[in-house]
Amino acid sequence: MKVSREQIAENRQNILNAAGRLFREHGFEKVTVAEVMKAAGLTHGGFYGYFTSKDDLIAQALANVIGGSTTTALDLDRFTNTYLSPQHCNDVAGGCPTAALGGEMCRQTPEARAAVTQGLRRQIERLASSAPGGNPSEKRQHAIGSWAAMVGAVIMARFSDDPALSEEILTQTRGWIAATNKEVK
Amino acid sequence: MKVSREQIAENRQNILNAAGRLFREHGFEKVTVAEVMKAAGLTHGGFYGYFTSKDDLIAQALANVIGGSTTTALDLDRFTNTYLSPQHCNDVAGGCPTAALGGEMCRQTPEARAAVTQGLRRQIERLASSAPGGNPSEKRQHAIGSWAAMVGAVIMARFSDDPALSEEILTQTRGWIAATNKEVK
DNA sequence: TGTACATCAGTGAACGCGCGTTCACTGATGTAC
DNA sequence: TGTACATCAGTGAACGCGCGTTCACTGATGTAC
Repeated sequence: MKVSREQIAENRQNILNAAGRLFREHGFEKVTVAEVMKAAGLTHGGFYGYFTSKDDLIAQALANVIGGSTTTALDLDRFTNTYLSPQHCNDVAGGCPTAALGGEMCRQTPEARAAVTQGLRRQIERLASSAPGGNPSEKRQHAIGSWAAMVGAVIMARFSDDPALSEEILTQTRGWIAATNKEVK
Repeated sequence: MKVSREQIAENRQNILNAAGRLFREHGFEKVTVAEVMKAAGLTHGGFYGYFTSKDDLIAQALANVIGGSTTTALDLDRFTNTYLSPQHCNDVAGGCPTAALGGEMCRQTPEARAAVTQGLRRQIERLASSAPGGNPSEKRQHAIGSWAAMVGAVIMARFSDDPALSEEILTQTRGWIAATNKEVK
C-alpha cells in the first residue's frame, strides 16, 4: 500500500540505521538485504524502491553513519579514553565504523570509499584541533598517530580471544597515547 | 588418481598458501573454495580430503600464515619503516594478515581467533624486545602502542581513495612512532 | 469541504545464479607376495 | 627385483540452499474537480 511522505522519509532512515548497525556487527557480506529490511520493519521486496543495489545501500549507510557525527572539535584526551574503553570495544554494532569495517573498506565501491575517506579527513581535523604540539603540523601528526593507534587497538582487542589481553591492549594504548601527549605539551 | 605422499604434503601447502593470499586480498567471504583449489592447481572436489569445511580452511590458513613467521626479535625502528612503507601498503595479498583481515577476525570461529591471538602475543613480544623504555613494562607498552598505530595506519591508508592522504598517514605515523621512541631513550 | 480516481510504496511469490558440499568414478601409488 | 592388487587422492557432475533481484498485485495517499 502507498505510504505518506513522512513515512517514506522515516522508513529510509530506519533502513539506513538498521543497515549501519548490522554491517558493523556482521560485516557487509554476511548481512542480507532481507535482514536489513526486516530490521527496519519492512519486507525485502520494497528495498529497490529506496536503493538501486546492495552496494548502493552500503555506500549510503556508510555516508549516513559517518555524516551523522558532528564536525565539532574533540577533546583528544577525553575522546581517547572513551574510544579505548571496554564499553566501546564491546559495542561493535553501535561503535566506530572504521574499527568495525575499516579492513573491508579497501574492497568496496568507489562511492563507499569516498564516504569513509571524507569521514577520515574530518576525524583527523577534529582531533588535530585539541592535539598537543607547537604548530599545526605537529598537532596533525599527533592526531594521525593517535587515531591510527586507537583504531588498531580496538580491532586487535576485539579479535583477541583472551579478555585479559584485550584489556591490556586498550589500557596500554591509552597509556601510550597519554604519555606522548604529555611529553610535547 | 592417487598421488604420492610428498605430492599430498606439497598440495596441502599450496592450498594453504593460495588461501592465505586470496583471503588477504579479497576477504574470507568473497573467496570461494573452488577459487582456492584452482589457485593451488587442483579441482574443487578434492578440497574435503584436506579440510572439513571452509571455516576449517580459514583457521588453518591463518595458523599457516601466522605460524610461518619466525619468532626472532625485531628491530622496532626498521620494522616500523618497512611496515609503514608504500610497498607494504600496496601489497595486500602478501602483506600483514592483521591489517588485511583483522577487522573480520572478531566474527570468525574460535579456532581462527585462537590462531591470530597467538600471533598477536608473539608479535608484541618480538617488538617489545627492541622497544625503548627502562623496564620490561615500559617496553611492552611501547610495543603495544606502536603496533596498534601501525595496524591502524595501514588499514586507513589502504581504504583512503586519495593517494596523498594515504601517503600522509603512513609518513606521519612513522614520524610519530619515531618521536615517541626518541623521547624515552 | 467532500468525492472520485490516479499514483505509487509496500507485499510476497518467483527467478536465476553461485556457492559449499557430496559422491560415484578413475587411475596412479605403494604394498604384499 | 618383479608382479598383482588394494588403496585412496583427485576429478567433475550434481545437489540444495540462500541470496540479490524482479514483478504483478494491493490498497492507502494525495490530488483534481
